[in-house]
Amino acid sequence: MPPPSTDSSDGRSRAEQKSAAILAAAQQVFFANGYVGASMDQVAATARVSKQTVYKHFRDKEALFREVITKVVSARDAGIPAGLLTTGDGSIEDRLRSFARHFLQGVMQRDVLKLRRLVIGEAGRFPELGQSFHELGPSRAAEELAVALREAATQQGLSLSDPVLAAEHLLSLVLSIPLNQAMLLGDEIPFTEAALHRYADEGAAAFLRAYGFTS
Amino acid sequence: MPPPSTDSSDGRSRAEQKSAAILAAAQQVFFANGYVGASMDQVAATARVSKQTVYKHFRDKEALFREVITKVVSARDAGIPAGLLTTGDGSIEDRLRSFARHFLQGVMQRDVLKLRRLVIGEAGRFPELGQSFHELGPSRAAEELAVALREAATQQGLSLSDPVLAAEHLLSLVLSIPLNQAMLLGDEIPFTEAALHRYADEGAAAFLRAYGFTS
DNA sequence: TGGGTACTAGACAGTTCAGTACAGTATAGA
DNA sequence: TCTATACTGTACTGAACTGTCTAGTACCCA
Repeated sequence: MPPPSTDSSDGRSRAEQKSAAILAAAQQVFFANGYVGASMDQVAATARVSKQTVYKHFRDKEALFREVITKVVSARDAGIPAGLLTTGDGSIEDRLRSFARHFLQGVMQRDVLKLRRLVIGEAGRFPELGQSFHELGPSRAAEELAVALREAATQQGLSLSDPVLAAEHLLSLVLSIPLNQAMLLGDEIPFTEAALHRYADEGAAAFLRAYGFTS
Repeated sequence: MPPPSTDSSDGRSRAEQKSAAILAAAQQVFFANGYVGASMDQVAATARVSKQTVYKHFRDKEALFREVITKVVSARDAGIPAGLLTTGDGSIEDRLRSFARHFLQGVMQRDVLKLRRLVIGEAGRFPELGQSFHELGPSRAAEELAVALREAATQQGLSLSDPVLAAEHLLSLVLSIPLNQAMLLGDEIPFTEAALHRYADEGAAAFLRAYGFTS
């Protein structure tokens, strides 16, 4: 019988603690050096664990990389509520602007940017990771946002012929300028909070004009 | 005296021919395998040249990579004429739509996508390459387009408070949906020409509505 | 206290690769 | 024809890295 040892001091078995430590270390090392640039010795050292233990928990480097990425990708929760634009205080402009600011800030997190760059760079070697990223990130966000947009349109007596496209247009207007810059210009984020707010506000405003929303 | 040997059969010296062959081979190999995945032996073999010759022409792998990328980046010519939207046949809608289609098709070229992914993936190791790419690509396109937009706005009796931002919004609306998908989902371009045209047309139309252009 | 398991530390084999060395061949100009 | 130079082909060095192996230690449960 293996010792599941349901808890030691913090409610996780020793194996779970090691596993988590390795994953955290691997995330750090992969994010900093890329897939090929990272070494398993480095991961083990960072996790303060022997190399043998790393291989006990993860079959090989590829498996470890896949687990790191899918874990981080799944942990990100877009979570756009359907009633986002139709409930709460303020005009629809206000609500949309506040959503845009919040969402942009989420996407421009340093770690999220690193993840995105890593996934893009390894899209050749690990195509299925790019696909998960897209499905759980941009694609899902657009779909959830589309629901909220249709609701808001109905409330205003408008109808959107293609709510998903509208949602993608909104996300494009808000995100794509700073995001593309960040992809190409490395991590030393040259964005002040004020600059990000401006992108969010201007993007949201342009969207409202394009899709005929007025309060 | 080194033999410059101004021409042999095609007007280029032997050295120039070798150099060009190596650069072309390196581009192919780097694009296919990434920076770390590419080997100098592979480059030499592809160029049908001895490894020694590669090192005669380029100090090391980094230098070769830099030359390949800057060469390809500089060769791309956005070239957006200032009178783009104000001269020629058709309404401004037509001209903008046709520009959008043309530009999108240019950016979605297989090689351009590969270059972009490569530069993004190596942005950590070669930050100055990302910077060049951005300056000569997106940034320059937005600035040139801004001039054309301001002219078109004036012609219509409008005024744009921030023409560069308007240009970036236009480019975002047209490009960012398929471009982001392509970045994440690998090269097996899942885009028909019709699909690209639709993104271009819908993006251009949304832009016209947002910025109050009407013919 | 005893037995089984996870873990540590380090050595190790096997491979890959950047960059160099070298001996010999082709080429172009005088 | 002679000479300087570029080029070829191959072997080599040194370093890094993945994944395995081994011998011994720490931990957990009965």
